Amino acid sequence: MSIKTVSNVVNDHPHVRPEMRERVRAVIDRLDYRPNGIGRQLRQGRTGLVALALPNVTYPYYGELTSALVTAARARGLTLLVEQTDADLEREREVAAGFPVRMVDGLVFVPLTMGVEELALRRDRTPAVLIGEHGDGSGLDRVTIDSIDIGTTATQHLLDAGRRRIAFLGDKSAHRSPVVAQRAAGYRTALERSGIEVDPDLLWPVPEWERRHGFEGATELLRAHPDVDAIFAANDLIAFGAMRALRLLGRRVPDDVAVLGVDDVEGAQYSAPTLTSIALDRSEMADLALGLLADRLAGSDAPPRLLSVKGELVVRESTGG
Amino acid sequence: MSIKTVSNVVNDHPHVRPEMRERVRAVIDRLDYRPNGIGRQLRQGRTGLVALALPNVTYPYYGELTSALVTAARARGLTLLVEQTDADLEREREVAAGFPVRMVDGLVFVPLTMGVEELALRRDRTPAVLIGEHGDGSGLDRVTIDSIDIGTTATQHLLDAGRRRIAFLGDKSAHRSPVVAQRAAGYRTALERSGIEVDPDLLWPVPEWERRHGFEGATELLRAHPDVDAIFAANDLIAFGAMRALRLLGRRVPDDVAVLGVDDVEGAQYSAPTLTSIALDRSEMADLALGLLADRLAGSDAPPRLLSVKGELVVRESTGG
DNA sequence: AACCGTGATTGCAACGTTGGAAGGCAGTCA
DNA sequence: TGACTGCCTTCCAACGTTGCAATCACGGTT
Repeated sequence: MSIKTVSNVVNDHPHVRPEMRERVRAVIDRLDYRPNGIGRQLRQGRTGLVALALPNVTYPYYGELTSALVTAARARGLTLLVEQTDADLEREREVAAGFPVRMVDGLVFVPLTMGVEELALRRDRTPAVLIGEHGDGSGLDRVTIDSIDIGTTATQHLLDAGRRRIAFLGDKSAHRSPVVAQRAAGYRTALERSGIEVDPDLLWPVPEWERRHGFEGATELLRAHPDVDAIFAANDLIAFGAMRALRLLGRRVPDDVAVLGVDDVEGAQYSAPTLTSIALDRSEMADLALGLLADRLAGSDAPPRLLSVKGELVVRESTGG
Repeated sequence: MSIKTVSNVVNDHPHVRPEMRERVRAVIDRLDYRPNGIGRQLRQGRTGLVALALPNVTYPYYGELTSALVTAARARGLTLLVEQTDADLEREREVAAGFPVRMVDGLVFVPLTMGVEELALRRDRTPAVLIGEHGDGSGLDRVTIDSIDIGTTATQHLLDAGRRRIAFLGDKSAHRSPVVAQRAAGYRTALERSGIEVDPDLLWPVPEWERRHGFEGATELLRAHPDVDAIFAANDLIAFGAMRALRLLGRRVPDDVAVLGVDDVEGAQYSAPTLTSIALDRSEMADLALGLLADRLAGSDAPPRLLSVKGELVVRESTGG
């Protein structure tokens, strides 16, 4: 029998006599033949691979996002390939330039340090979707988070709980990151709306959004401003670090200082005290991102689209809930 | 100029006149030409892709392992492709059979429910490495963890802290998992060595090794056995869940009940109280696994190798450290 | 001037697959 | 019996690359 007939059987081509079909199947089974993906993909011009490039899978938020993307990709017959940038500019540039492999159909990208202007200059033509807070001008499809809204919601919740000296822990002076800018902007808005003057000293910077820096940041913050009665942490990891710091400083949470995070990471339900946070629907984000990508893979050349996901406040013990 | 000359330039072939090299480069740049990975890989018979199949990236332990593998793979010029099985037997079988894509050079596999006998029957010929505790007989290279040792170390530490009613939280009756068997065996050994009778009631089962089940398991455990003065949790997630349960039950950790986990997940340093755990070096494991795989990719047909990683006790607050 | 050697360039084939067209075969109809 | 039809199978080419062999240009040698 010919090679092509085997191909026809494998691909369920209509015109194959059942008898022949059986015969081929038998031989395939006997020889343990596996159709070679590379050959197939070379012929078809697509691989079914999608690259995901994000800072680091160990951060719970990114881990959960990765997991959601793997699942969403699977549902669409795609497979995810993971690359970590560690938020390093050079690595992000490599990704934008086409790294890791020249064989993916699309890219889901979570850049942290690279600016939109630079992204716009990307010459690689594989379709890409950005996830996160990035300004206009990249020319790419995006799934974004309404971080201003997150900032106001968070701050308002703390105000409603009667707090007045609310610090924002997680300012990043180093990167001119839009995420930070937005969350901080929301924080400002909420305070001003309540007629409370924004104390710039309470916008406290941390080098990275990790537990360790939340810990150190909170320690310094409370040394400098012992009257702080609430911490709005830029993400849950910072909040966890801050809560540990408060414990060591002998401040009770939420009695003395309320703490609130963002992301609603799995662990937020099990910390002591449990952490009030703003939940972001990772599955939804993953689904939206792959939807945008799928449209591009199908050949869409519509102008770049922007989909936004809202955060939802989940009240727990750390703010007195 | 010919296609082949372009190929020569791209691949830094020695005999190309500098002038020609420049000319080609210029054109490449102007046309934004990117060598097509699929064609190249078809020619060379390898893709540089390695599949990683594990239960779920959201579990901190697996997330950290994934991260380490991504990094280790990168260091070897390989790219990792991630697939989640959710510890589902059917999904694990698909992976063993060659899913997700027929185009990876190797597989790093963390099966939870599939038995070694079945793995031995795997017909797919792509080299595979197992990570985790699995018995002999799979015929595959393995990176394993000395879980018996972990069990004794953990239990001994609790004994040294003066505890006598030590429960093992994380027994899995459902799966006849070797991990559990080994950690439980170590637990038994340590108790017997100290002349303490093993109370089978204190081997407490949980359906999955997640925070939630640690919480529920500990709640039930302490209702049934209020005299328990220490919990050896099968992993950190269970321990976190257990600590929350203890808090709600009004038991102080470590004063009333000591808690100890396994994995030394990042969050163990920030829980309240911080969690004593047994650290497993993820980077080392990743490196060993990819080393084994690399040997196979290089053509080695040596008999299956077994590399073992030891756990290291890290004492923190939850056991009175 | 014919020859040689070296380095630079090109041509050919093959990797494994599949779309499309062509070929073969049996059964049907005139 | 010959033409036609419809189903099944086979053949050819192409996807983009690179190893190998062949070709070509050119300066140096005899």
